[in-house]
Amino acid sequence: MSLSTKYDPSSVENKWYKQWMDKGFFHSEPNPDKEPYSIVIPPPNVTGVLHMGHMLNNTIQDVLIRKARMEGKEACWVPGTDHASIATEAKVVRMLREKGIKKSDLTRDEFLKHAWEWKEKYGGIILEQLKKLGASCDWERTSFTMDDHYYKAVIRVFVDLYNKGYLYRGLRMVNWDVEAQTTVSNEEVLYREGGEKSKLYKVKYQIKDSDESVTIATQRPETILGDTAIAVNPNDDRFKHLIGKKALVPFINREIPIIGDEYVELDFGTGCLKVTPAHDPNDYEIGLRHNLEVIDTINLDGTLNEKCEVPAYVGRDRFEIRKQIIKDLDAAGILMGDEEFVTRIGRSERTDSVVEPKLSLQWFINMKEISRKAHAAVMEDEVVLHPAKFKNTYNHWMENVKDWCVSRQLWWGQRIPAYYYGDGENDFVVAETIEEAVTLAQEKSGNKALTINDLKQDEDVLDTWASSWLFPLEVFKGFDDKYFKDGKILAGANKELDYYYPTATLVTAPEILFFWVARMIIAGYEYTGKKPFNDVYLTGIVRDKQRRKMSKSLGNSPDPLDLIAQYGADAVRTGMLFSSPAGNDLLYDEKLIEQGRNFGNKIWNAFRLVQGWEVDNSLSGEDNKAAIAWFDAKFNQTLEEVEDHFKKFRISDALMATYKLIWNDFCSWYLEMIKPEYQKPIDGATKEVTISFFEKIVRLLHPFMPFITEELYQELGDRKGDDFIIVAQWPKAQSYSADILKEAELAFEIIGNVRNTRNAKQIAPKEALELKVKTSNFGKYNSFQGVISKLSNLSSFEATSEKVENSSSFVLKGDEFFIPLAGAVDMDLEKEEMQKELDYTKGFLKSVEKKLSNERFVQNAPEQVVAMEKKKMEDAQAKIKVLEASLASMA
RNA sequence: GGGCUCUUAGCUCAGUUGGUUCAGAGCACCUGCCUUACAAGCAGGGGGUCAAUGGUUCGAAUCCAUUAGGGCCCACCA
Repeated sequence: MSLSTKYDPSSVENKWYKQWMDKGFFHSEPNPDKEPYSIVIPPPNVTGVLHMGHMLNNTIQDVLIRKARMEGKEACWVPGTDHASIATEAKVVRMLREKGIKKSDLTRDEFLKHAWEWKEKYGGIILEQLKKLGASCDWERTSFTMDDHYYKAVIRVFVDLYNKGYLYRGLRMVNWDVEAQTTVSNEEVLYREGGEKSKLYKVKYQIKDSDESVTIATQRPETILGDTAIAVNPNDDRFKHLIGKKALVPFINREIPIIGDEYVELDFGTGCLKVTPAHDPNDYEIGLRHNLEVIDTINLDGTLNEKCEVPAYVGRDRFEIRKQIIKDLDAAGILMGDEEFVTRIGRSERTDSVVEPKLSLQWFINMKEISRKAHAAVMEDEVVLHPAKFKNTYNHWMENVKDWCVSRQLWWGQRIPAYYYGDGENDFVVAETIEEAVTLAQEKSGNKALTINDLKQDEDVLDTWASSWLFPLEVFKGFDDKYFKDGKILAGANKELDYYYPTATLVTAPEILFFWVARMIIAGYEYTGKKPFNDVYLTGIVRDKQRRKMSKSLGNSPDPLDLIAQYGADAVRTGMLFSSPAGNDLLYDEKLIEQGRNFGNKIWNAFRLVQGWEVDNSLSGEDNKAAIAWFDAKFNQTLEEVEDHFKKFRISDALMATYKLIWNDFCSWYLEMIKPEYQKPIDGATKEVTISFFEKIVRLLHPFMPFITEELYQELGDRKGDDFIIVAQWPKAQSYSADILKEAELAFEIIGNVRNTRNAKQIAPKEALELKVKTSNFGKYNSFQGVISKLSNLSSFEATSEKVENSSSFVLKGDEFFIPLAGAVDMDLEKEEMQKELDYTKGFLKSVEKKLSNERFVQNAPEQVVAMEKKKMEDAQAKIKVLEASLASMA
């Protein structure tokens, strides 16, 4: 058969993926005879689509899981999706709006119906896309963070944490997204790069019963009507006499105290700060310290309410009022000017609207105590972060861990299982079901007549991370009734969890180290006493060549599926991995994908060569012994390197080592060594061993390029039953001869020198050359003599006792080589080059001698190092001798 | 502002406890080749004061200090 010179992935990839699925190779069950190796996927947003970050992340996971599978481990990669409450809800709201439906017109149940429909329609598209990449997930285990069992687990944990005292309801300053009508976590608040232009307005406040006034500076004059104090620094000589007096709020003349607080900086603004505890986190803190009144003048939709006491302002948006109040202050003669300044303004990640600091009752998890073990686990390398530099970051975060606000004013998500039976601050109970809640409420209130109808469930849902932090536990149904008791998951009860947990490696982005990774570790220890994974591999961010983050809005992100269609999944996978050391950003360049494609093509053509060879069993194959012995050693040496790279999670390096083994060593050297002349046959033994080498290298490559390697594996042998590369055995490292590698190195150097001479003298490759060597031991070239002759196209390679006239020469390891040249040799040029080398070697010798004559070096340096220096000296001396003799004879 | 971290070839990066293999790899670049596996290729080649300065040492890309310039995390100024 004749095969195309170009490898065509499109016809191959779907075929093998389907067969792997049909054969059930991705599926895993606990198997006590095998060592488990499990990975849980960082669940992507259920309605998301694949982007370049996913490609990198999932390629790495697939590489790890495929290698483990080949190593005979029970490999289990659990896929899943995250309900991603705020992101998904935002999408659903947008979709409804486009249909002309407002969320506010819907009931909670109606909205959720739309949301579930949306999820059914678009959910899991991303998982289908991962299949194109070749991801060998156990699809039968696909989990969704709002599956029934998962939902229950999240609720169960909420109740459990409440009962353990880790969970509390508290008044806190939260970030309020006026448009989405929800709180957003600090992490979801973004600040524009370089800040935003704003104005600082100076406003005069009258001091009560006095002619004096103070001028404050504010960028939010619309909050003036919520002021409950003026603060000055107690050390500020300008103002400290005012402390204890009262000031009057402009327009409404409400009396507010003047207080002293170190928070106020002497040299910013006017040195006087208006304090509005309801609308600024710092002011709130000051308010707590000084027992200030809290006057909340802004509604949830961003309009002012009647508490501002100015009827004309009520019901109008805060930004509109800002403009209005500036005019009014100016008109009243108390606007003392303004100045431009650049400040950071928090904006909601989802809606880009300016976030409003707002006091509100929220649910919090007290993190200090519960996170203690998780903190220690990473510090003591119980859980190992790769690269290790993230340990510091982790430590810093854990030392300053803040309580976690877990409530969100959304509908899409697990609804908080708190039930209110009255208006009092403590008139609520927390329970997994409303029936239990009734019982609890009857007890707590002492009112036995309470029924379900008297209970009102909390309207809020839980933060997405409050469900995904249970992922490694709940994908194995850890919180099921059967296994969960007294706030712990029982050991020895859940076969799956006992087998697969702790999982092996987590592969994720550093940006969610705290949101997700740290919290999974916390939950792991809290509920099983064990870590959720042994290693955490943190990938970089995929950026474009200008180092810009890839994003939809910039339009600099290619569609991964287009790339796969164009280049094949294998090419995209290797392209992503060529340049992505752990923790370093990946600068995406389509050239890298091309390099991956070219690599596939290279292997494909190597296969075309080998499969085309006719066998002639009358041939001895004796000439190929050296080549075979050498490649065998080279393979084992490289395998050792690759294993070491994997152990250190240097995936790029593991790929590069494999790449070089295949391209340089196998194709450029080995195949060229054994390749018969055109249309000539090869001996059976050589072909057989070559095919076995080929099999070994495709096995080594399989985790990186699963499709082409399966195709070649199938072509290379007569495969029956379940004989697929995906479950073939990973090559085992064997001992190898370092000597033969050294011998080959020398042979390669000789070949390189001959080829170099050829290039320099413009001698065609077809033209055979003679090579003579002046040596005391020609025997050392014996084993590679044939290889040297073949690869440098020599008509003869033999020893000589004399210097050869009319030749080009070079010196290696004290032996002088001559290539007699037919035409006139430019002796001056030859001499010049030789002189150059002589001068260099003399300089080198001098530095080595200097080192060796330094007594302190000889005394202090390890013996080994000194011996090496001596050897260097001897080699250089020998070389100089040869060169000098040669030059002398030329003169 | 606090903490962490980085700066090595044109680009992206290796370089473990200072000493064989220390100045490397891939890509890019230059030269010559359509040589019947592969031009998505073959053969060869050039290229770096290891950010700067000072120190420790027999010896520094590697350890220390200072400086300059990046990056990340945290906290943030009304």
